[in-house]
Amino acid sequence: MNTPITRMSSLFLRTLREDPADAEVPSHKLLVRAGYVRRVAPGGYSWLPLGLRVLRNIETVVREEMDAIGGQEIQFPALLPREPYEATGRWSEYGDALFRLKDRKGADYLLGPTHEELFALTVKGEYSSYKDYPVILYQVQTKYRDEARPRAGILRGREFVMKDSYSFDLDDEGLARSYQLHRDAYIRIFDRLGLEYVIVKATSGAMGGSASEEFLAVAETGEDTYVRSTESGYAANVEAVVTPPPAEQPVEGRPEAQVHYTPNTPTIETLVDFLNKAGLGRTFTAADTLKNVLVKTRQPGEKNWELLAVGVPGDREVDLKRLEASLEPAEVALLEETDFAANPFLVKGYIGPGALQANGVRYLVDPRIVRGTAWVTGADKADHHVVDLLCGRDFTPDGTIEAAEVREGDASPDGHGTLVAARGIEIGHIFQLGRKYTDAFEVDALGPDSKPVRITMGSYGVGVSRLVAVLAEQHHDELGLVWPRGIGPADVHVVVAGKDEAVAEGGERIAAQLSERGVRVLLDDRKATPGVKFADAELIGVPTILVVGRGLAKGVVEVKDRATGERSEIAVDEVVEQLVALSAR
RNA sequence: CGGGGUGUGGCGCAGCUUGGUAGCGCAUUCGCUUUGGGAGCGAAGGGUCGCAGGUUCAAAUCCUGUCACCCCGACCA
Repeated sequence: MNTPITRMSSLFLRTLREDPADAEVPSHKLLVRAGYVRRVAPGGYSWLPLGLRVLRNIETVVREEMDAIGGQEIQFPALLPREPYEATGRWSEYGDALFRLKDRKGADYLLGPTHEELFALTVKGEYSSYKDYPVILYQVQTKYRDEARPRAGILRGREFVMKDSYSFDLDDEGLARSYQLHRDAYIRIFDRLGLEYVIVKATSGAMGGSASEEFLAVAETGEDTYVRSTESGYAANVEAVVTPPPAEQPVEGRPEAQVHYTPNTPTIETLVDFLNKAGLGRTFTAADTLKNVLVKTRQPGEKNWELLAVGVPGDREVDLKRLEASLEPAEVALLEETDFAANPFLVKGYIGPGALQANGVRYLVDPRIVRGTAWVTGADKADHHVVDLLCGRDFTPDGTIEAAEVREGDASPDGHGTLVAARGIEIGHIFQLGRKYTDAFEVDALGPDSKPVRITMGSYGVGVSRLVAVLAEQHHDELGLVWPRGIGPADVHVVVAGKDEAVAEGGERIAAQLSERGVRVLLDDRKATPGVKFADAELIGVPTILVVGRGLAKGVVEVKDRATGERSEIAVDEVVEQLVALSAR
C-alpha cells in the first residue's frame, strides 16, 4: 500500500519555459516543456520519468481490459525474419513503410509494423484441435514504421507502442463475438481514460479483411476526417463512406448525344459558363458535367504502371485518400507530362469515355453515374465537348469507384439525415480479418468430425504511446497539462510554499501520510520560489495540487483542483482523508 | 517524392543585407538579499556558428556543393 514519494529535488526533470521550436500541436509542446519526453531522432522520442509513468498507467488500463475479455499476453520480438511476411505478400505490399534490414550474412529482416503473421504461425504451432478455440492473444509492444513524414511529436512516430491483439475462431459467428468483445473492451478502455471519441466505419487498408471500425479521438489537430449523420448514429471515416447511388433512368427516347464546339473551356467552370450562353435552351451546372481524371496504378511487386480513368461529377474533386483507399493495396500516382505524350489519345481537358474505352483504358466512375444519366463531358478533341452522353447507351463504365470527395451536406449513406465533418486521431482499429493469414499459413483445427476447419482471425490495435499525446491533446489549458485522475504521473502534487522549516516538515509529513494510504505523491521539496513551483505544478498537470504554506500555522492547507481551478482551504488533520477519497479509483 | 522554411553554448533567438576579435533571454554554478505566482543585485562556466570546398589580409556573414532537421501535401496505431 505504501507508494514511494517522488521528490522534485531529485527527480530527473527539467521543465522549459518556452515552447520547443519544432513543435506545432499542443500535446507536443506541453509534453516536451513539462519534461515528459525528449526527441532523439525524427519520429523517435525518449520517455523521461514522468512520461514513462503516464505511458505505464495507460498500459495498465489496456492490460486490465484485455485480460477481462480473456486475452492472454505474450510478446514477440520486434526484429523479425522476412519469410512469414513474404508468405502473406506483405513484405512487398507494406511498401516503403516497412523497416527492412539485413544481418551480417545478408539475410533479410524487418522491424515489425504489426504481427498478424507471427500470431497466426504461433497458434498454428501450438493448437490443433477445435477444443482449443476460441483464443485471444495480445501483446503490448514497440512497433516500427518507416513513416514518410513523422510529425506532431509522439502522435506520429516511426517507433511507437501499440497493443495489438488477435482472435482465433472456428467460424464467422465466433469471429463476430470476438470482434464484439474487443469493441466493448475498447469502449471501456477509452472511457476509463476519459477520452472523447467516436467509433466510425473504416477501410481495412494494408491489413486486408472485411468488417472494420476505427476509434477516433476527437481533436482538431487530428489527421483523419470523419463524417457523421445529423439524424442517425451513422459515422464513418471519409475514406469508408459509400455513396448511395441514385435511381436508374430509362435509356429509350432520350436526346441523342451531340458534340459541340466549345472553344477555351479547359475547366469545368469555363465549360458551364460557355454552355449556358450557347442558347441550348437549358441551364447546366457543374454537377451535370462528367470529369475524367487520369491516374496510373501499380500493383505491389509489379514494375509497370497501368492507366486508370476515374469519372466523377464535375462539381466534385477527386479525393486522393479515398481513391487510394479504394484501390488498396495498389499504388496510385498522378499522370506526368511524359504519360500524356505517350498516350496521344488523351487530350488534356477534353478527355471523354469514348477515347478511354476505344483504347482499352480501365474506366471506373462515381456511383452517382448510373444507367440513364446524361452528362456533359469531353469529346476527345481540343475545344470540343459532348452533351447528353448517356450512361448505359453511349458509354459503359468498367465499374464504380469511391473516389469523389465527401462533402458536408451530402446525404447520409444510411438514408437518414445529412453529413457533417470533423477531425479525429485514430486511437484504435478493429478488424475482422477472416482467413487471409490463416490461409497463407494453413492454420487449421481438427473438427469433431475429424475434418480440418480453417481458423478465422480478427486483429485489433490500440495506439498506446499515441494515447499519451491524445490525452494531452484533449486535456490541457493555457497553463499546461491536465491529466485525468489515475492516469497522470501522480495523484497529488504537494507544493511546499515557503522557506521556513515548519512548512517543509508539514509538507513531508502530509506526503508521508498520503503515501502510506497508497496515494501517489509528487512532492515539490525544491528550494525554489513559490511562483516557480506553482507554475511547474500547473504545467505538469497532476490532477490535485496541495499547497502547504502560510496557512499551516493556522492549521490549514490549500487543495486546488487542476482541472477546474477550484481552491479550498482544508484543515491539516482532515486533508489526508479527503485526498485519499479523491484519489481512490 | 513535390512545395515552403531553418541550421549560431543545454533550450529559445539576434547577428548575415553592408565581411573586421560571437551576442541576448532562459537554464546552470557561486555570493548576498528575497520567499504565495516563473524574484533582485553581483560574479562565473559553457559555442568546431550543420559539414566540405572556394573568394578574401580577414568569413557566422559572400560563392559553390553537401548533409540534417522542421512545416504543408500523398502513408498509418
